[in-house]
Amino acid sequence: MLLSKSCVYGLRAALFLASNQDGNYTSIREMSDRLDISFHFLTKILQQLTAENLMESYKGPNGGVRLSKPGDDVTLIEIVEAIDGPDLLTECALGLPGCGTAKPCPLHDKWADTRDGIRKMLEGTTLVELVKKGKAQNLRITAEGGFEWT
Amino acid sequence: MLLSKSCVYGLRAALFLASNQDGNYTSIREMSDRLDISFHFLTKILQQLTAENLMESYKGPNGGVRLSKPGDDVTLIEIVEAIDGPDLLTECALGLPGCGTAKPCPLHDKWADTRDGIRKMLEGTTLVELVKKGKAQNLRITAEGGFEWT
DNA sequence: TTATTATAAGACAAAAGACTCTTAATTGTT
DNA sequence: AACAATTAAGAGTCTTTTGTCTTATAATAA
Repeated sequence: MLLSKSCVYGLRAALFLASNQDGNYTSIREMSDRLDISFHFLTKILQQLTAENLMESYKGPNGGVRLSKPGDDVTLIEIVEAIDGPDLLTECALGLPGCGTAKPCPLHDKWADTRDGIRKMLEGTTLVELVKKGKAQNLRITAEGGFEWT
Repeated sequence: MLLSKSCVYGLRAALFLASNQDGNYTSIREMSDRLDISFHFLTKILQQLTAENLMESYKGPNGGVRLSKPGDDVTLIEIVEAIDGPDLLTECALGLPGCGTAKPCPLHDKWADTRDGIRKMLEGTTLVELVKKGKAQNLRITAEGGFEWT
């Protein structure tokens, strides 16, 4: 897997929140039900995103989580790096520490280009952009049916 | 990590073999020493590559492993898919089964392009190409010194 | 045939990732 | 004040990956 499972779940949850942007908090229970992700596991992932200030949480009745900025200001790279770590797209393909232009491995140049391609795509894609596309074309963000765009 | 550790070790071992192409077998012990990879772990990885017919092995004195075809006919994608699985570069970014042009997720189009970029790079790069570059510019394929191109 | 040099294969252990459960802490409602 | 709803936090489990160790099996050479 290129992205960890936590990261994939985080992306799906972020899309869910971006589709519901009325300023209210969405309960993790509802998200876990609709997205078919284990409640406790999703909670941990959202705690990570909250710790990175990508989301805000609120306890008690009517509590939950929400994006801490508008969904069209959130790009996928922010979610991915918050969960899989900021080094995911800077690491050497041969696993050599300190591999870079100064001290490269034979694959460095090509790999750096490839990584940049991934990064550019993630940097250039916002949550709202995907939500709009998903709504317009009625695309899924869960394996089976349970989810409908609102 | 985008590529598993096994995969990274497999790539380094394949480069090592491609740099030594005299038709002889190279013992795994020598490779593990020079590349600074655990002998037993490297053995397992090479067994996978042998099972996929990318390498040939020979037991007994003067035994070892060698590439089963010339190193300029071996592209990186062959090593990566043999170890990390043929689906690594076809999987959905949101983890949805069956995601494809027929039943896409909102990220499918962009992700497919990104994945293809990785694939094209791996398909378009041969072992010998990297070996030549490594020799010409004296680039490393291990973390610290122990390795010299022959 | 025996000793030596190798890979093959499988059991085992440790670490990391994925997931579950329980108990706090916080907030709103009655 | 008591209760219910909800996230926070941490311990604990299961699985996969990573890594080690031991025992077979094959080949060569003497």
